[in-house]
Amino acid sequence: MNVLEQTETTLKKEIGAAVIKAKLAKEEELPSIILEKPKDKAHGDFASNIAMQLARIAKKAPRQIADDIVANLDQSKASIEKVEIAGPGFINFFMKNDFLGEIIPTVLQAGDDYGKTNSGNGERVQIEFVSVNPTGDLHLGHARNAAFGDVLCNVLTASGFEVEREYYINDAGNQIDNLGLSVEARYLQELGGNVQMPENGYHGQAIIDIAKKLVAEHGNAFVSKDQPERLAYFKEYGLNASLKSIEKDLKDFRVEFNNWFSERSLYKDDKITDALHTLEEGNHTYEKDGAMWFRTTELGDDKDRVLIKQDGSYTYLTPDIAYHKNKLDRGFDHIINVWGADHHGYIPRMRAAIQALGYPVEKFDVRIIQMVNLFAGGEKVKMSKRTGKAVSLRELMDEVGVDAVRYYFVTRSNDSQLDFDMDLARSQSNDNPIFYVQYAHARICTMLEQAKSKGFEIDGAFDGTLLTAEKELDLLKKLGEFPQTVAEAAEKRTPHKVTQYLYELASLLHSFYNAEKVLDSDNKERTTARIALMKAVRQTLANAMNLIGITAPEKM
RNA sequence: GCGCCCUUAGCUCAGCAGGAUAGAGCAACAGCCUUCUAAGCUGUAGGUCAGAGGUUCGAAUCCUCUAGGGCGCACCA
Repeated sequence: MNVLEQTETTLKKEIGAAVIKAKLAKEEELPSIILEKPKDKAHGDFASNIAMQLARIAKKAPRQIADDIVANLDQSKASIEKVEIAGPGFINFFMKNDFLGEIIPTVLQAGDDYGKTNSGNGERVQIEFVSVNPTGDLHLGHARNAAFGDVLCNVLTASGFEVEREYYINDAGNQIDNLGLSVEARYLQELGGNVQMPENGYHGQAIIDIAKKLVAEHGNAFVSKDQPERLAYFKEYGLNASLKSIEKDLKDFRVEFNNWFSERSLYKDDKITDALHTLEEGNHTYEKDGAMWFRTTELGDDKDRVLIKQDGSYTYLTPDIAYHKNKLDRGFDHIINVWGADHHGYIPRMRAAIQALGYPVEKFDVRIIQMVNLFAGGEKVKMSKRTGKAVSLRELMDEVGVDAVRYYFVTRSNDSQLDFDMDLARSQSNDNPIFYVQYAHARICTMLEQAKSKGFEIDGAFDGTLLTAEKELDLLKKLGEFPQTVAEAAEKRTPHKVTQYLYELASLLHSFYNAEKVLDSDNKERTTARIALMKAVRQTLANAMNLIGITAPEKM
């Protein structure tokens, strides 16, 4: 806990004590005391709405209550400079901010660990994300899923959760048969054959590339082979090639997994029949029209779902239930799935499955990533799965760069649709928001270089109480908020809060930079203190950028 | 028809476990480089927070309804 957090905690405690002392409420009636940081500085460093909250319990006017609280408050204990009562009954606290400088050593000592907390208490959380079918390339929408999932993992890890990142490979269903057929068609086309793509074929460039590779490696050897044999080979070949390409793309996008979970392994280990038995034993299934049904309507779904089709094969849902059973059997406290908006309708049946399997449904959490609209040249670019016409993650990385893509996606909330402006993301100018935060970091780095070459003390002892300028106090307070911000992002599963924070900190830095001079040979003492402040800001900027997975350049 | 998300400045979006005068970027306008990087800073202008009810001392935020937009609603995955 840093000084800012300590001060806040102390102040809350003292307010509570004052309420009791003034006999406004009994201990057990005391609402949880909330301190907000007012937007307007005229309202102090902290503000409490406790007087309004107590109005009903104490049966008094809020302003009267506020007076009573202030009269009973032990101001010596909480570094209070001044207290004011304002508006309908807010109590505004103006703090003696001379303690804020102590944040600097806290940051510098923690170093790369600054921002980490144990708010997650070591709870085990598994996050399954991306999980794209291995039938083609990752595109724009997947990139948003990957960026969100990855940063969420980072933020949870930093907040003391034990995180496992997993990718579910759909390597067993119909789509793999279609993949085999698609590869076959492309293969024969490569060799000059006049062959149509199959009905549900995959039209993306990735499949053509795979076919080309097949031709390069095997020539026309497969043309004369029996179709079943040829298809069996193409399926495996296509699957492996797709997976490799997906893994490579993700790795280059700085997204890595602890576990790649194969759907096939569920068949091999009889996990699917196990899961089906569990459902049957719970009387959640029935036979109708030659199929086996799952009574999800009893558990909140709007229609029952088929588990085993008339032809004896499973629907997509069935192995997925087994997969989720497997996840839960592994003992995680939370399993989080990151899905695209086009799959949100799938949530009720999965929730039903979790319950039917006998697990608490609260452990199951789905985060929906809304759609991305691509704009280029001021026009919306139509994407089509059927024709495979979409902007791939690879193109994005090549043209825009990993930093800009990640930053862009993680700046917005996951449940708003967003427009991705290719030209803006690609621009190497101040139009591109990524540079703003990176520039702040680079600025400090060169400042520190300057300090070194001009012979200023870089690592010396400093007096934090010399940092009294408004912009300095703003920076110090912001630094102190970082751990709470990260913890909040983890708890609420809102990684974009970290990006927001990063932007605000960068903004304060730029503002400070323009208002105050750091390296001042006429004021060595203050310069030393300001250098320390700059180091703490740089560290915090870097830590935030690290969580978001973007680079922190030392020069720009 | 049913379900899930969204609707906030001209544009793109924050803010939503209720709080005081609703924020940022871009675009517009006016300033700031002989001084640590101007990819920066400072200021001006711009809003019935889609609309209507309700809950509350207080609603962009919670509830209901309505209207727009997106996405789903398979014995596809």
